[in-house]
Amino acid sequence: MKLTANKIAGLLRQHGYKLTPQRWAVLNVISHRHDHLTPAAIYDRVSQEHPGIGLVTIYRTLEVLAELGLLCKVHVEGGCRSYLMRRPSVHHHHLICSGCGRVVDFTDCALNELEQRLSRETGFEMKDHLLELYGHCQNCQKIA
Amino acid sequence: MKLTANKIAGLLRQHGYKLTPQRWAVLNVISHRHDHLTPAAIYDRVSQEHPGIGLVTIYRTLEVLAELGLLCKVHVEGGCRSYLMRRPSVHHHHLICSGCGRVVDFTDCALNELEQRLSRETGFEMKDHLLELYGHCQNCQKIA
DNA sequence: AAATAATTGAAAATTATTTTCATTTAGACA
DNA sequence: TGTCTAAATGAAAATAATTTTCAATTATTT
Repeated sequence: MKLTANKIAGLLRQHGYKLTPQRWAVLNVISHRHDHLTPAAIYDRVSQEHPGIGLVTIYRTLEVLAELGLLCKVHVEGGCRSYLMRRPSVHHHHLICSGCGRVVDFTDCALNELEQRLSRETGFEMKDHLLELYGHCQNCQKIA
Repeated sequence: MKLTANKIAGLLRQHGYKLTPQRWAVLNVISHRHDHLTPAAIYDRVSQEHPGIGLVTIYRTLEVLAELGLLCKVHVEGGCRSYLMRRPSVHHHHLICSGCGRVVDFTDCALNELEQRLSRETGFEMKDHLLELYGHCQNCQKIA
């Protein structure tokens, strides 16, 4: 189920995007991690392999990859922008370690029933939801 | 259960804060609304009653009021900062109309079971969660 | 009424992100 | 393979949101 390099390449081309070394470098950094990263953090890491890349390019690349559904955004307290490779292709949510940023995906959010009840009670037509769980992973429990 | 002016005044003083006209003006705007407002929106409204107030003061007041637990933050897409008078004193969440910003509070988030299961499966120690539901209120359904 | 610590507003500073624009380049095609 | 063109890049400037600094003001305590 994992996205191969070829599939990503094809997906970009299908949408009229080019496959640049800079985009590969960004994908390369993000896809090997299980934690969420801000644009600035991605920039730092990509710069090591690809010095001279501009932070603007990171922003633009993240926008494109998110548009293609390859990335997930994570909210977390404070700043709102942090990204992560999208792993499940279906609707899912994130369990996030507040210590190290590691993210575990889960797919059953158990909100249907709640949404139906609230819809009945309030007359709202439900559209979407934002759900993130926070905790400490086993490793960070030891440290703390 | 509603917070009276006196209670708010006492709460501020207990924490060494002063009761200024500017703070009253901000509270006055927020407490009469059922939708969430950004600092800039609050500034606009407060300015009408209290011209000459600085946007900085809005930011500082919101920080103080949030620290005292009188306000809730709402996340919503895009910008991360939007505030709302805190109504239930207990743990609760928000159902938000994407049309008009109206917010309905609900207290049973039904996540305990999910959290327990994920904790068992992943070894994470659960700490907190972020949950917001989005939809359209009855009024906004008519309009759209 | 005086003393004092907190608060205010203006302006400057910071941070995050976006826009502009001239230059370069990936991919299509001759 | 070389040429062409639209897309992408990077530098710099622009924008937006928020925070800091600081001198002047004011709410509360005494």
